[in-house]
Amino acid sequence: MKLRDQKTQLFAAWADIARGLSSPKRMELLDVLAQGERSVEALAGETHLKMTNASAHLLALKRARLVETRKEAQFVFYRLADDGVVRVLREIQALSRARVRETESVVLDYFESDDALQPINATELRRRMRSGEVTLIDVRPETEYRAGHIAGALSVPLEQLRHRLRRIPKDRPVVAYCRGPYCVLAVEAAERLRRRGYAVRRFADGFPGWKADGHPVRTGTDG
Amino acid sequence: MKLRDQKTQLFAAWADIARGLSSPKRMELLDVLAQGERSVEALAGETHLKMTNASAHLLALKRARLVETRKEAQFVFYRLADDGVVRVLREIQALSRARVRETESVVLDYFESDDALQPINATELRRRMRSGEVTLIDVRPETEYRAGHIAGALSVPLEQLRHRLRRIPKDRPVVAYCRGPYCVLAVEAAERLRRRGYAVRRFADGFPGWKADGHPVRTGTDG
DNA sequence: ATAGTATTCTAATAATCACTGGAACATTGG
DNA sequence: CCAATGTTCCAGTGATTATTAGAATACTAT
Repeated sequence: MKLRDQKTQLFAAWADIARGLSSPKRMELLDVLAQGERSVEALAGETHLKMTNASAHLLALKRARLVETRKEAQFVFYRLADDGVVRVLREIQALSRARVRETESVVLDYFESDDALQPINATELRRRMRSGEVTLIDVRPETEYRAGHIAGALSVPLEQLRHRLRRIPKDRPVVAYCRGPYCVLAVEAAERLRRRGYAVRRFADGFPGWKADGHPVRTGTDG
Repeated sequence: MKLRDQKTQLFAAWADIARGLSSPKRMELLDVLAQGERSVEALAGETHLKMTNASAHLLALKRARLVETRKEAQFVFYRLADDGVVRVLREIQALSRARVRETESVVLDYFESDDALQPINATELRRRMRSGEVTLIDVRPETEYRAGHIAGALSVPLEQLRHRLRRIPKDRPVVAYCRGPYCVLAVEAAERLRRRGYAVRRFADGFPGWKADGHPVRTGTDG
């Protein structure tokens, strides 16, 4: 067994991973799965795919070992196989951003207009959480919060922001997060809170990024 | 222009990058290019591809904007378009390693047998370099050293190790690096030096990893 | 058992991809 | 200008891929 053959095997293994990612639909599926496990039906719905096609793509992801499954009753629940999947996606997205910078993009402008107002990174967020200087709010739907959230975050779904203002102290800065850098929920929440006089920053990585870096997470209903 | 359409475009852009990586041959080409720019002919030679096929793969990489070109005389020199490419590859490789762990692999065992003897990471290496506690040696062929190396490293090509022992002080620990985690040169160099009584550690990321993280690099003949 | 539902499998289509050999193009050195 | 060389383009082949509809499978609930 020559060393070159061994390396050829390595290259093939790496390419298999990339091949699993090489379709826009599968990217979208993984983007959803980064929030937590989902049934095939739910995934097909959220990504506007026909069931059979969604199933085929999911099996492709499984073949590439990017996702794993769990069966419960009639349902098959898919989940990401490893936090490393999110880290790969993050690097691809960063590279894509650098590439697209030149051509300009409405989406990127939108998200960066918010980031211009002081984004916050994981390290700083964690430090400020420890010293109790900030209120961290998770503005995703409550089901996603329950499936997994940043330890110490308060669940404040965007639709219920109005009704939960009382729980958010006005004298402390607020940090809002949602699904990730390309999710609009936290941007929207930040704008609304600012209009009401809060000092708000956005944690752009969102829940998946936080988890992928091994920071503490919780599940269930309470912070 | 709906937001969903915009996100669809993002997914497509991400998938394009992954598609560029989705072939073992292209992985190999990128692995070589991480060492520095190369002509098509050189790349075809190093990867055992026919010229026309190598050219086709390189054009695919260019379409995916993973590489860029420069023309000089008859030659077209390809190079990586961005340090981000190396970062993506590194995450894919890390994910692959986690995946393969279960099945066992001769290659991985080989490299990890060396790492078991105290690998060193970039942060620690940099600190020790600053305080002058270590001798850092680059054991790649001298042409690659000249094309780019870690600032402060001494060029000690593996084939000439024997003749350059005099320049390596025996009373200080030595750190050896080469092309990256799957390159045999540093492992081999470490073994030989240990047999001669040196205290040696390996910097597994190699030159590409160091550069991708934005650490200081130099070009030319001198450390 | 039976009907219902979620998921996967099968078959068929159109599209794309990898590889090869030969032709075409561009540049250099006589 | 001519010959040589590096690179890309083109055409053809066989192999995968995405997508769809319909059939088959697996499990639940009654």
